[in-house]
Amino acid sequence: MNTEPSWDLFRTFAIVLREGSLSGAARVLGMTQPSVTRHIDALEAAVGGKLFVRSQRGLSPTDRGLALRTHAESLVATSAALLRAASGAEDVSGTVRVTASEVVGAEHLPPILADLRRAHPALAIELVLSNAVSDLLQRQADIAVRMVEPAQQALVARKVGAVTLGFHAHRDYLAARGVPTTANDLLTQDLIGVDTETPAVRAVMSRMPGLTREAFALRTDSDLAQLAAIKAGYGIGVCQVEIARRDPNLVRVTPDLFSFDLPLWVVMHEDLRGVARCRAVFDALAEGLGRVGGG
Amino acid sequence: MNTEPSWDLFRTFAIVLREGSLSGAARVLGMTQPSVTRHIDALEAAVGGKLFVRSQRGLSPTDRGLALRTHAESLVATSAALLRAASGAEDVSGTVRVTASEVVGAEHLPPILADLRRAHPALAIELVLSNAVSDLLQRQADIAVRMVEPAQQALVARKVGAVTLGFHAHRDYLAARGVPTTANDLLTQDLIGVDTETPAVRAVMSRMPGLTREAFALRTDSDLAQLAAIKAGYGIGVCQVEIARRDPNLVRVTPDLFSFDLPLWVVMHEDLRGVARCRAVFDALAEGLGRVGGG
DNA sequence: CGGTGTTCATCTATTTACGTATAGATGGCC
DNA sequence: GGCCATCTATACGTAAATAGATGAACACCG
Repeated sequence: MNTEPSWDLFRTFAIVLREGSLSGAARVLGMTQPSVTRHIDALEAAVGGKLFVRSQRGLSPTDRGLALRTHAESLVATSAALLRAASGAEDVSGTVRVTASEVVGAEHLPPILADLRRAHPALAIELVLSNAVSDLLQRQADIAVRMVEPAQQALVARKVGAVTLGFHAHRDYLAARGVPTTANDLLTQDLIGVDTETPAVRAVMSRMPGLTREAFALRTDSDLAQLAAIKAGYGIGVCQVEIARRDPNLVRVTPDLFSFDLPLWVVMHEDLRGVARCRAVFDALAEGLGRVGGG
Repeated sequence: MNTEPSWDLFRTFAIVLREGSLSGAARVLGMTQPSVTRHIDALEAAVGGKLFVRSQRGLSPTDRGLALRTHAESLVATSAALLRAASGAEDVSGTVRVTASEVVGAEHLPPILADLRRAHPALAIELVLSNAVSDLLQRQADIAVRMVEPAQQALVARKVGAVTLGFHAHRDYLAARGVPTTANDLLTQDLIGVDTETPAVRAVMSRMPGLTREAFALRTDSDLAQLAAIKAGYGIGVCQVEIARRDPNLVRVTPDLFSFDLPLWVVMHEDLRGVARCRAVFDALAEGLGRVGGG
C-alpha cells in the first residue's frame, strides 16, 4: 500500500484506456497480454479499487478509471517530450513536434518545412494541426504557431507578423452572382461560415450586423473546408488575404466592410532553447512566417 | 534504441537529479544503489548520451541532463496527482494538495482547514504556499486559491469575494512618528516594501507618485515578513485590511490615498469534480473564503 | 597524518517479472 | 447450428532486474 507502484503501470494503464482491451494494449506496447493483465491488476491493487470492468470483448473503464484519463495522457505526452528533448541536443537531428492551426499548417508551413528539411536532412517534423490551442506546458508539442499572444511564462515567444482575414470568392461565382459592395448585398449571397459559435467567432461576427449563423449557406468548422469551398465557387467566405492572393481565381470582396488582423506568434518552451534542432525549427518558422505576414 | 525505455527510468532520473547522488536517490526510492546505477546507465544508453558526470562525491547533471529537468519534475507531479486522484474517490478521505499565496495560506486558510479536518478526520491536506502562480494544469496541486482570474479552460473556478490592500502600521509606531495623512507624509515615514519589482507590483506602485524602491526602509519579497514587520512596529506597510482588523494594535493609514482590491478565486481541475474529497475541500474553501472576503 | 563517513563501481545469489502455451467464454458469420 | 476470431484468465519455465556484499577513491576532521 505504501510503496509507490512502478511507473510502467501508468503507461500500461494509459494504453489500455486508449485501446480498450488488454490484448490490443499488449500489441501496442510490445508486451504480451498476461503481462498487461498483471500490470492492471497491480495498479488496481495499488490504488485499492477496480479501474476497469472486464468483459470478453474488452475492458471498459469504471468512473474511477475514467477520472485518471487526463493524468495518464499527460504522462504519455510528457514522457514522449522528454525522450524527444533527450535525443541529440547538439546537432540538428531528431524529431520536433509543431502545432499550428489547420490553415496555417496546410497553407503556410509546408514550404517553410520543406526548406528546413532540405537544410537538415536528419530532422523529422511532427505536425499537429488543431484549432484547439493545445497547451505547450502540457508538452503536447515543442513549438506552436498561434494567433493569440501567449500568456504563460517559461515560454519563448516571438511575434512574426500578422495575417489579414477578408471575404473572398471565386471569380466565376462573382461573374454569375454579381459583386457585392454593401453589407446588405452580402446577406443575399451564398455565404460560407462556421458551424459552432465560439467566443472568438462571435466577436468577429458582431462586427457585421445581420450576420447570424442562419445566414450561412454552408456551415463547417473546418477552415480548410471553407477555403476549399471558396475555391470551388460555392460562395463567399472568409480566408486569409495572403492565401487568396496566390490563387488568381480568387477575388477579395468588400475589403472596406470586413478586415480582421490576426497576429502570428511562434512559441517554444524555454527549456528547449538549448536544443539545437528546436532552435533551428523556431528560427525557420519565425523567418518563414515573417515573410508571409509581412511583419 | 527503438524500444521505449521503462518509465521507471524516468522516475529514477528525476530523483537522482533532485538528490544529486545515486546512493541518496536509492534511499528515497527504497531501492539499492546498484539498481539506481543500472537505471541511469540504461537511460543514458536509451537516449544515446551521458546525462551525468560521475564523481566520488555524487553526480552532477550534464547540459543534456539539465534540459530534461522540467520534464522529469512534471512526470513526478503528474504521477503523484494520478495516485491522489485514484485513491478513494467516493468518500472524503485521502490527500488533497492546495496551493495559495503565503499570506492567504498563513492567515486565512488555517481556521478553514481546521474546521474541514474536524468534519472529515480521514482527510489530509498538503498546503503549498507560493506566490508563484503554479499551474494547475501541471498538476502541482489539486486546488488553488488565486488572486487573479484563471484563464485556462478545463478548470472549475469560483470567485468567492475579494480582499482589500491598504497601508497599516502599529499604533505604537504611529504614536512615536505621527499619523501620515498625505502622500508626502508617507514618503518621510519608514516604509516596508518589496525587494524585486514584478510587473504587478509596478502597476500598484505607479499609483503612488514618488514611491520608488529606494523609498522603502525595509525591502523583502516575503509578504509574511512584511506583515510581521508591520506588527512589530517597524514602520508602515501594505497588508490586507481583513487581516489587520483582527489585530487591535494595527491601524490603517491613508485609506483614501491607497486602496487596492484583489479578487479571491478558488480553482480546481474539472476532472476532480467527481472526487468527493476534492469537492469537499473546494466547497469548504469557497464558503470559508467567502466569509473572509465578504463576497 | 590517519580515522570516519561519504561516494560510486563490480561481482554474485535470489527474487521478481516476463513470455509461452493453453483453457474458457463470447460474438459474428456462413 | 457449427466454425472462426477475439477476448480474458491461469499455469509454468525462463530471463532479467534486483538486493546484498565488497572494494576503491575522495572529503572531512581531529
